[in-house]
Amino acid sequence: MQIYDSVQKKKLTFSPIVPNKASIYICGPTVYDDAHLGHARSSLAFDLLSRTLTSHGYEVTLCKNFTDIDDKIIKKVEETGKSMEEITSFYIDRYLSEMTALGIQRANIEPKATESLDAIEAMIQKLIDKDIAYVISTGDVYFDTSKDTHYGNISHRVADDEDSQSRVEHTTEKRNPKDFALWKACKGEDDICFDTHFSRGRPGWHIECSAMIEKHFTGNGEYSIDIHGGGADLLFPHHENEAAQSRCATGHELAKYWMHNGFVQIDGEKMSKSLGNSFFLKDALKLYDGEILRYYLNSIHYRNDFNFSEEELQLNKKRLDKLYRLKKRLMPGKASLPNKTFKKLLLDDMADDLNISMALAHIDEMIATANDTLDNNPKDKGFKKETLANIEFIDEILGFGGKEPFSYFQIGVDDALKEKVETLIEARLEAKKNRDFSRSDAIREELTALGISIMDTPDGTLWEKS
RNA sequence: GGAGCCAUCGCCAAGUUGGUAAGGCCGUAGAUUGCAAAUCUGCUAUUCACCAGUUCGAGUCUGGUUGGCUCCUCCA
Repeated sequence: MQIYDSVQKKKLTFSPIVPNKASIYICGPTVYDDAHLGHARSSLAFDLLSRTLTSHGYEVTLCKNFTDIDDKIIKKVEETGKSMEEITSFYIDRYLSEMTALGIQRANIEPKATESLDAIEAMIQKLIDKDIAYVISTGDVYFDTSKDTHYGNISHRVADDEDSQSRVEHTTEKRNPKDFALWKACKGEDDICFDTHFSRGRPGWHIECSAMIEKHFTGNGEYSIDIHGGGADLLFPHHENEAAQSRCATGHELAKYWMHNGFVQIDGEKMSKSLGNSFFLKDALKLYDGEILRYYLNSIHYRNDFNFSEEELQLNKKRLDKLYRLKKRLMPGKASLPNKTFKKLLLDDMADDLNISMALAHIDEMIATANDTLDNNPKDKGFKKETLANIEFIDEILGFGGKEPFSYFQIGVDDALKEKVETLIEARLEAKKNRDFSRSDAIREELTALGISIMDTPDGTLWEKS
């Protein structure tokens, strides 16, 4: 298994801390608003990683956090008058249900910042005790970046005089311009804050992840976890700071491998809330089935930027349709075992830093070969069972193709339409039987107008929503 | 201004350690079909933004040019 490490900037052979086990930590969302396609892509990328490792026989422990203490959340509390808990639990629930719609498997551990305050406080205290962190007069706690000789190793950022951590929040008490806040003391009476030995306040963003990792993973004395993942925008400062905190607090490195996914772009620009060009998942899921979105968003390599377009999505649906048309031909039936060669191809493709394009190409070839075999020998039961097993394996490792094929082609069709379609098809069959082709063609046109396409097979007429 | 990523057929997109360009869509010819649709088969980049270099050999390495994107502020 080869994965690309974004710190060393090359593919490395995955060699976990504990043989046959993989520990992964993914930076999850800050829950103050709806998730957009960018969040989906990141989740999808690491879902693919987790599934791939599992398929290769690793026992995967996936941890994905929720940042539920944050300035933006507090702002939302002030704006809406709702409680912080109300807001965060609403967005967490929505996030989880949207991710489920995309076929993303739940993480084994889903910690929240509010539930990790003990670990956060302990880590900050440790850093203060070592004089790596310091408390200023306001009660804010800062990390002294000059104490960490490896600071900059993650993002390869060279030291400069500019205050890269905070252009807005200047304080003269910082020892170095690059120092960043571990803890922000509360300022007003109504602030949302928590008591600690050093001050009453709330955690900075970076420390949350470091503390949660230390809380949930033991590591091996050299690293805490195998893989740390997240969006490419988190490389600096978030992951740089996480790495520094953990290194200084624990004496060992945070993660053995770092993986970062590319962005979703709209018209060539990064999709982000601050740019206001977000395509929210809740809206996308109203328009398209989750499985198609999954297929499309995962169709290009996770490290590349992804330019979203509805036309491309439709083209990808066509490609997925082919898999389901083949599946229709295999029904009803029971899966046996997947073809060994095919299974190995997919495993090898994905073992190469998740080369999904190669895997999809191999799937297309499998589909064509299978259709050809079935054209020549429609009754080959053993082959049908094996092919069905191939599709089950695709679903296992890539997370699509698992639906019942007839219902796949009827997504969005209500019972009334379904009944109408079936009546029309029967009438058309009757007309065909009487060789009344002008009538049967007229019925076909009527169906087309309803958005239904039909196909005659030896076993009868099948229909799909086009 | 500093750091980095990317540039492959009309469109999307792969290309292990340099060895002679996957796959999908579209198009096209055919098989099949009452006609379609679906399915299958054939064809569809002597060429990888541009220029120079290293090499027996480069899309793949080096240097430069142009264009696009990202990070340096919250961000998946």
